[in-house]
Amino acid sequence: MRDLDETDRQIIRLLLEDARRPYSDLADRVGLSAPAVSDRVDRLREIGVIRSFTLDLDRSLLDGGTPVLVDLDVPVARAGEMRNALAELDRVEHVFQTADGRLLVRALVDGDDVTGLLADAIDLDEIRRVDVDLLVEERWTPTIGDAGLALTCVECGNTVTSEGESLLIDDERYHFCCGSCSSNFEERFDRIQRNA
Amino acid sequence: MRDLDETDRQIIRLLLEDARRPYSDLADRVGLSAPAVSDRVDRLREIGVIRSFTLDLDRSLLDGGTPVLVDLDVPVARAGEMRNALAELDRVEHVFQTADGRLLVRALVDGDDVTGLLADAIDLDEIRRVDVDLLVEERWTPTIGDAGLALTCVECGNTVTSEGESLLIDDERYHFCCGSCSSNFEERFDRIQRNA
DNA sequence: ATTGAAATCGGCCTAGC
DNA sequence: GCTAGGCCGATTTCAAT
Repeated sequence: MRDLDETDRQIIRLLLEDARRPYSDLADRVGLSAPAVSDRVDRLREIGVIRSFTLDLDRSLLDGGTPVLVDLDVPVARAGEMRNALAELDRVEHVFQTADGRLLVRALVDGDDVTGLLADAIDLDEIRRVDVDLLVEERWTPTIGDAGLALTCVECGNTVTSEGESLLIDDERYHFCCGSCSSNFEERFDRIQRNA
Repeated sequence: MRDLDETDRQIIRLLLEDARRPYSDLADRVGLSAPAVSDRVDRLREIGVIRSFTLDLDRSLLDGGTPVLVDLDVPVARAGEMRNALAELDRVEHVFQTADGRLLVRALVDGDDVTGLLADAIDLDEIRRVDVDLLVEERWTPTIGDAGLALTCVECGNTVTSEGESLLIDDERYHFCCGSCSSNFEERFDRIQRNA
């Protein structure tokens, strides 16, 4: 697996500005042909750097509820699962999970019923602390700087280098440092799935 | 200015899922022609509900620094200005500002030099409290539910209804409840600009 | 209906074994 | 010298306006 080069980063920067930009336009700007750009974009999606093409909406113009920031302390061991459950809620737009079991949730609430919102996704008994703040403004300014790829082998934990590969299983992508890690993981996965 | 109808919301939902979806595909799904969809998307951009087409990136695959969440208490009166200054920084992706003068900043830092990062944008003496947490995961799941437009006339503060209009001045869009508010604002703006 | 963009395919070039 | 990967150009099909 190749690392990101400056052309990949340029393509990402241009698409962050306008994700509908034609490939031919990208091609002119980065000095490649349109099919070459298309190949690179496909690859960026394959490895998962580009999760999706989407919209930046101005939520201050929409009347869907009161925007709040909910700050939760939860058990560290349960934080990942709770983060996912919260992210699934329609009224939750962002969830940030910190290393020490804090979840920051950007959500829309009706009236002031934050508890009702949270109860739809998680068990309130597991929450150690809740703070709710009214949001008055939010800014989003995505950049990528000069970042390269930083993948960790899900089988052995090593850093994934140019020899690495990746697998797509059930809509989740898994990265491996080598073919043997990849096949070990796949075998184990198949075994577990047969037993289930 | 017309409010959002269910077709607008459907178009937005589909574009949130995949902003590169062809208009003809959208057209099939919402039961309109492609040009009609194109007109609606233009309108949604005009009024500012769609700020831009962009990418959802998986930052956990990129190595541009350590992702942290910085939690600041600042003087309420200075919060807006400080929020903007922080958002300008290359390494800052999100800034959330709460009603009580708290700023939550998602940033990338080198090593652990958070202070250095903040000092580039704001005066550290104005900060009343700083907490820094390591981020381990973040989810972005934009939705719009069944929201309509919620615009406030910048001239008189009334709610903008179907009679409203809007102006684009210096890349900023201003909404008005009626033609007279719009022209009052424009005249005042011109006067101020001539004097400057 | 015209103009323009996306996808596809065969072939070329280069790097690495 | 052979293979694999990346890119190009032409073509055809489909989309934007």
